[in-house]
Amino acid sequence: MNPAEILNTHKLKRTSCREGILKVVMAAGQALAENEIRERLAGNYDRTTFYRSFKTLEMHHIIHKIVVDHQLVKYALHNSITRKQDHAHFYCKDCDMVKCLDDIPIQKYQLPDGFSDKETEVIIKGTCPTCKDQR
Amino acid sequence: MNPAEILNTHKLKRTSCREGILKVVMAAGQALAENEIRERLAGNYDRTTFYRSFKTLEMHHIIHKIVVDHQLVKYALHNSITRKQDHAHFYCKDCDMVKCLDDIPIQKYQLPDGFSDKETEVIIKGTCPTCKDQR
DNA sequence: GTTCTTGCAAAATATTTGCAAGACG
DNA sequence: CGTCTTGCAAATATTTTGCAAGAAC
Repeated sequence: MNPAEILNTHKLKRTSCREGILKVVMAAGQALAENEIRERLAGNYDRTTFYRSFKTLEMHHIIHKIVVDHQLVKYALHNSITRKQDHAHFYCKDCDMVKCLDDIPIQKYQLPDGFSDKETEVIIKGTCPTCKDQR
Repeated sequence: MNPAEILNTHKLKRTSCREGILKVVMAAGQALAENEIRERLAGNYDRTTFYRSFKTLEMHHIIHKIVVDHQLVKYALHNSITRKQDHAHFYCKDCDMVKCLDDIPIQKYQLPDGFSDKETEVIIKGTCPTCKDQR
């Protein structure tokens, strides 16, 4: 599915900003922050527009938000698009890269009585291969 | 160990702000945000001072920072103080409560070649018993 | 007394909101 | 053409920094 098809499927208007975000996110081999997406995009969109687009795409489960820290939020394609299972994320402390570990499924945690769960976020923090080699 | 002893052990000065933060965090049955800690503290400290204290306590592995979302960061005692294992955290979407699930250990994830891990954060999002009952 | 910590003012950052103009279907 | 989206300006909120005064040891 390409960006346009995805938007159509979800009955969202095909705007160049949304298509651009999806194209960039799909091409990247990693999760991207708002500024990283903006840099890679030809069009010069307002940040407000980006944030609203992210919210819309997130609500429709097209992209997924990964919160690493207060000032480090990244976005990647949602499982419903990649057709992968729920997975863990890797965060490199050296280069701030965030990557979906598509092949690492998340264990089903057994909650205490009374708690009901919806989603589980797993972020493994460490050093990525690229940064490790540079030591 | 009480707050004063903890600070002494780490060769940190015993200031009333640090002791106060530790007392509040130790008494709470859940993780607390900066504003929640400030509300529960008698002394009227500057927010700057709080943030600097958090950073210091975190660097010394006395407290642990749990980032739920861009504008929702909470703090709880670190494992080195509670003497518990690494554990998952629960976040209630209804009341914004964050709780350490001390008895739920974190699975050891097998990373792809080249990745080295240091810490793993697990946040399970759902509804807590209290909020569930109120439906 | 030296060093580390605090408070105040001000800045940096990310994100959100209101509203009129503009684009999509 | 009606509805949803964008851009601009301005507001929120959290967190950070510089620096002089104050507290800890």
